[in-house]
Amino acid sequence: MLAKAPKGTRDILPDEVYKWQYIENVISRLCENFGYKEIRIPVFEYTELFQRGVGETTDIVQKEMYTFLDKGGRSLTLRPEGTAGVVRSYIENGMASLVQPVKLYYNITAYRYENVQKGRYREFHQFGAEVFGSPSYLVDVEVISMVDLLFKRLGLNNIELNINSIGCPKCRKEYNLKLKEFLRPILNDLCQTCKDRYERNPLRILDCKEENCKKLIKNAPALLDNLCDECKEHFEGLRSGLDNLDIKYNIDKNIVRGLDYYTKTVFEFVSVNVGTQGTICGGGRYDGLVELCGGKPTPGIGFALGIERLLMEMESQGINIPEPEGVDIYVASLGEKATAFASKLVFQLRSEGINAEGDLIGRSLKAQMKYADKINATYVVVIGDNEIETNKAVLKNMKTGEQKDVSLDSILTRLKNK
RNA sequence: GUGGGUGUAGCUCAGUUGGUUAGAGCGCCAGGUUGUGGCCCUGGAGGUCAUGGGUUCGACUCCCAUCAUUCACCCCA
Repeated sequence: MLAKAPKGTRDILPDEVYKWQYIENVISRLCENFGYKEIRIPVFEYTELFQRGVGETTDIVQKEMYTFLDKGGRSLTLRPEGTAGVVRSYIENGMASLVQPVKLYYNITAYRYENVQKGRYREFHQFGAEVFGSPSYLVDVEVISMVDLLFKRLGLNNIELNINSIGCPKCRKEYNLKLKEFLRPILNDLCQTCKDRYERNPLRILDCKEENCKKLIKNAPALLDNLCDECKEHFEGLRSGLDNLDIKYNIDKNIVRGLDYYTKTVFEFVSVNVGTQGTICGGGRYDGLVELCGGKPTPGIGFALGIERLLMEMESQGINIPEPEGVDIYVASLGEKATAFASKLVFQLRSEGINAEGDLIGRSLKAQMKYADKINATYVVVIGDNEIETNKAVLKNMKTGEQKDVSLDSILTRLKNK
């Protein structure tokens, strides 16, 4: 156990870290284009924040949180998602008095105690964005278009967008009555989980994966068909907004999302070449959340995108991520004097912003050449006692194999110009 | 929480009906004369065969348990 990463965690090794950096760069440029500012929030928060913000009835709160007491007896929880923390920060830092709307994004790790499987880890990475202060469907459109553009920029195809509306407290209340009326006669035939949900959150019964339940609820009234005028208008606005930007979508009346805070628009981006964890990105509007967390009534909307799943999808679509530049120059040296000279030259090159390396373990020239080859050096400079004496060094082009003499004095300027 | 698969070198895997010093490829290190990489050749380092029990004259091989890992269900990113 000593040299073992905890279950559900993993190292991102030097070999693959460039892929993450690449995606992070694309994301930050994207967010800049859309006018979103980065926010960095703590890894843990007071437990109540998630209980309230994510919702007591959710699986996340009921069984997946990493909760612990600190030495002061406070109950803290490793963030299982990003929205709650951002909402807390919005309220705590008085962002209501910033220019509206407030548009934020984050790149975080999140933690959920679940059984591990493909595309699902206990520590995972999310890119997310949140917008506060506008109830307009225009924000819904903007946020969705941002994810859509991200996929385009990364070269991804076959990602489907599914949207739905789950209404506001007003229409949901009426709808819940209607739904419960429909469910009452079949309640005894539903699975235990659904029975439990009947009182607490009947909406989620629609999301049940049990074959039997699915069959029984097939003709249940859909929330989408029972929206109040305001929500209906909002949804229509979203649709025309997406059409306007030429973004294709499906309406999926069954998207409910497992988090309690959503209102009106909910959406997800799903990989078509399935994979069981096909949901790459999920999000929606949460107009009541800020108030629920103790702020003034403030409309909000956001999404979270799983980086591991994104990478999986890119890999399965054979998308090539450019590898970083290697070493420009390897300085090989033989003998003490030459090594001292080489060491200084390497440092001077580095100071000029050139990627340079030299021998660090006293290897033979042959071994140094092999090493230079392995690290993909473009040039090698060979410096030995001869060179020190004659004031000349050999400069070798590793791609073509050709080499020529250069004077030791001019070597720095020559290399700078390579 | 529930169910299935898998645990042999850093990595990918062989390992005969249980039989004595456990193998290969890749990778790593060193050499193939006197100062030059890629190809090739040679050598070397590296394994408590996941762990603990059991069966047996004898277990990497069979049985049980534990742990780890992976896939799936629930749910989600």
